[in-house]
Amino acid sequence: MSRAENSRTEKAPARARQYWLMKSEPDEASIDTLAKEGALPWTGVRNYQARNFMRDVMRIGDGVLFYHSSCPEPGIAGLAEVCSQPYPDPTQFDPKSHYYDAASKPDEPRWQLVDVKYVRKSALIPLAELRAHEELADMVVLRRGNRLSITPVTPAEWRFITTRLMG
DNA sequence: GCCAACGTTGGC
DNA sequence: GCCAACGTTGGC
Repeated sequence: MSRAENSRTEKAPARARQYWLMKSEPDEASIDTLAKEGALPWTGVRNYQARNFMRDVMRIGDGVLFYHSSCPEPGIAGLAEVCSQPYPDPTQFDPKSHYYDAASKPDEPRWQLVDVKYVRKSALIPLAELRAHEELADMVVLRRGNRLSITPVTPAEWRFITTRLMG
């Protein structure tokens, strides 16, 4: 098949890869947990904006900065990748789960998640270092008062972090 | 443990 | 729809 033919018959290209920063408390799931498991369902998100990112915007193959939060050394600990379509978070229906949501009905689940797979661990990039780089001044996660556990990352921010701040 | 900042809830 | 009260996040 010629190059031109091939380009005509290819299905419409998926949208360009997008990038995210996802916070996890290492006590619950660290980059080492992810490395060991290979992939994890991103359970426990109970914020509508973060849910909407997973449910409506994320695509398989999107890049993820894996961030350790609420711990002695907050910062980016490695890279991961979105590896599933969105589906209902099972913990919302489990009365024993910390994330149980009695108001969510199985036929109309309120919380959706994606699976995230391990790519690689990096030397920790501390929050203070992220703040020190002019190139990252507009990162959503660094905005004053930000509490969102999932935030978009621009291609330029991704490139800077993965090529300049990671080995 | 403190506390700023923010999201959610619920009375009105 | 307003908004005060409350709960949570998350760095320090």
